[in-house]
Amino acid sequence: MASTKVTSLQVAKRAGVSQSAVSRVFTPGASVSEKTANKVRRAADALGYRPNVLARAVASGRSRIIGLVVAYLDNYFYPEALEKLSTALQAKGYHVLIFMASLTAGNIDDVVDEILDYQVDGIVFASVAMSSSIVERCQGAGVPIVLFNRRQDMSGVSAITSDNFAGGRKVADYLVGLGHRQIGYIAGWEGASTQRDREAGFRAGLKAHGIEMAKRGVGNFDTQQAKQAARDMFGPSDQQLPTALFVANDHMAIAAIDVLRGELGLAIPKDVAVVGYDDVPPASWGAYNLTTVRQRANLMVQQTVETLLAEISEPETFEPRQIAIDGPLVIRGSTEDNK
Amino acid sequence: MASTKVTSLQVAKRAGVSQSAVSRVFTPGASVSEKTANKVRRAADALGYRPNVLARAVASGRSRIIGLVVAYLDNYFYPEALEKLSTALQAKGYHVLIFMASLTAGNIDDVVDEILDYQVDGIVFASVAMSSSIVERCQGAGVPIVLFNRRQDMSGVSAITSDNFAGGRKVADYLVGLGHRQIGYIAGWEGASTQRDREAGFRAGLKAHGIEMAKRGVGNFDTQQAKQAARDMFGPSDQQLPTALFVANDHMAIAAIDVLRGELGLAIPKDVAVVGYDDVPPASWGAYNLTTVRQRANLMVQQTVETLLAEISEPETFEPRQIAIDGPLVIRGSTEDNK
DNA sequence: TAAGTTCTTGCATGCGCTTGCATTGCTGGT
DNA sequence: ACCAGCAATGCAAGCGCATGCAAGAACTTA
Repeated sequence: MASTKVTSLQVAKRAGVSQSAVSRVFTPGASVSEKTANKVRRAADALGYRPNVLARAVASGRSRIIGLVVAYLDNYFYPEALEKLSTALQAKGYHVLIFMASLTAGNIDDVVDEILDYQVDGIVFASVAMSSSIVERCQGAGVPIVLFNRRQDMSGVSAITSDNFAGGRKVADYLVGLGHRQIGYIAGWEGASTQRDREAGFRAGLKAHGIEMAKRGVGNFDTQQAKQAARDMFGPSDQQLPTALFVANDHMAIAAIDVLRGELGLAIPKDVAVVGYDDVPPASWGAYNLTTVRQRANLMVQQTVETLLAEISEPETFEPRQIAIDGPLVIRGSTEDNK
Repeated sequence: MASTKVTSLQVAKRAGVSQSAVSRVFTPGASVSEKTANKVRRAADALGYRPNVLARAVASGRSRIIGLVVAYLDNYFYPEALEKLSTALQAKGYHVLIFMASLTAGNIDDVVDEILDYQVDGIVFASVAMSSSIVERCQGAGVPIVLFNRRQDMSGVSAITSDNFAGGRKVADYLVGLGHRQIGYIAGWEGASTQRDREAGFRAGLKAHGIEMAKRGVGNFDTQQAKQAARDMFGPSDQQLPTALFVANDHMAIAAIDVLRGELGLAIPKDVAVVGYDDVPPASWGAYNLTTVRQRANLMVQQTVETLLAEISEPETFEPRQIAIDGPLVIRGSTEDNK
């Protein structure tokens, strides 16, 4: 069938119509009669014609490409989100151009330039520290952006997160409710709003019960650092050890559990109760069985897509949205023996 | 600076040169004098000009976009590969447009159409069952393709995999060497060459030692099915239970371990030794500590990129490559107590 | 049936860039 | 001092499609 590059002009000739007629047949909402539409479609099928998306993009100014900037995929919340996001956008006729900010780290600004070069219709920043210069650049280019799983105290930027403050608070309430009084916390990277909000909510929750955080370590969302933090917190000490530990995400919580159980010989939950955040798939694996706060990836993605497309279609009337989606505390065996 | 849409023409005017001169300055290898190049660059910086990649693509016929089709990301080998692939291509000036084939499953053909609409310069199929019609379509469109982690007995298609046959064989040698004689196997999806090759290698290895596979279950690379297969194989039975189990990938092996330990109360490796395939990050987590055959993602990605770019730059002289990369057996605690 | 509407359709232009070709200006060899 | 040879530039024609505009077709209404 299709040899190479069938153009709308060839289809037009075969169908005996003008090139613009062909264009209109493939443009939803354009004015064409059923009759010519059929002629055109027949000719198009015969030739194996499909519109050239890029040519269409330069002519119309809309590319139907969404840029996605993501820093890393080793927190398994992100592959999940990426998969859902891509699928959701595909269903709306958009596609995802992916940009890893990991190795280019630091100069995310360069990445943004590269994205804008592709005339994307919008950008999703996942797990990326934003700067106001980035926001300005995108706004200057008229490209809508939305932050995914990050919040920024910045006017005019939409952000979709889970309700991290509420989540942190739930963890505090729950652990205190179980009777724990000595509770440790392993923090994520301070630059991330997820870390800050989770900790703030957690502290607020403890405070409401008249309790202070017993110990605090920093894991920066990194496996190795989280392990070290766990060692420091639960290693040999003359102080009383915490009886419960809240870790800023599952990724680190799992690493911490490995240290507590594997290196320090502590029993979970008997000696230490552990709670994470995200509810990534491994959290429910039998060997970890981690109590955690669920991030509702489906909802978050749905809101992200909705927000982005709203701003794309009505840039004038659009009001930036800051949405925090509540997620349940999922109780598993890392905090309670379910015998 | 940049208000909206600075074009090469504006830059040309400001620099006092023709528009084509501007184009050439931003085209590596084009003929421009240092003098005008400087003038142009100055003007471009002042205006905040950046070439429109899409316009360039339609004019030149090369988009510098690579399509990536991936079926699922819940086997954690794929996020890792995706991250590396995207980074590697970024370094070469290409970018990745991602297409999830999961939900559109079955009609991958439609996905291919969508990809081709974007005038991609090449396509990577990861974990996707190919059909000859897909191959034909891409070849008809002159778009190079390479299969990642899948092999296809099909002429003219490049494929990068790990040496799954050799890997399967290594597992057999190893387990037999440990003294196991009753060995079970949980298979992946039969449509995947990875499954077939791993099993074939494994069987060949057993045979060389005069042993037959004791039991066989099917997990189809799916967690739930793998669990069921493990239950069926190791549940109450009047037959002798296998003392070792090889599972076609880590994803399923972990699920199997959860069943063996959590549901059936078997000790690993004492009662059953378990081996997986892939060496995904969770395989090395303390609670699983899974012996497995490593897939060398870095090498595989590197070869994939090299192959693809070679075919893009020299379509005439290019010879399809079928590369199988050897990977080591990584021995961990799921097969030997390291006391 | 004639005037007034609404739909269709083709024409022509333009989106922003690349690139073949022809022109110009230079360099160097003799 | 003269001409071959080449690098640098501009010109103009596209790449494949979208779209405003005006002309024509079809349909309404009285």
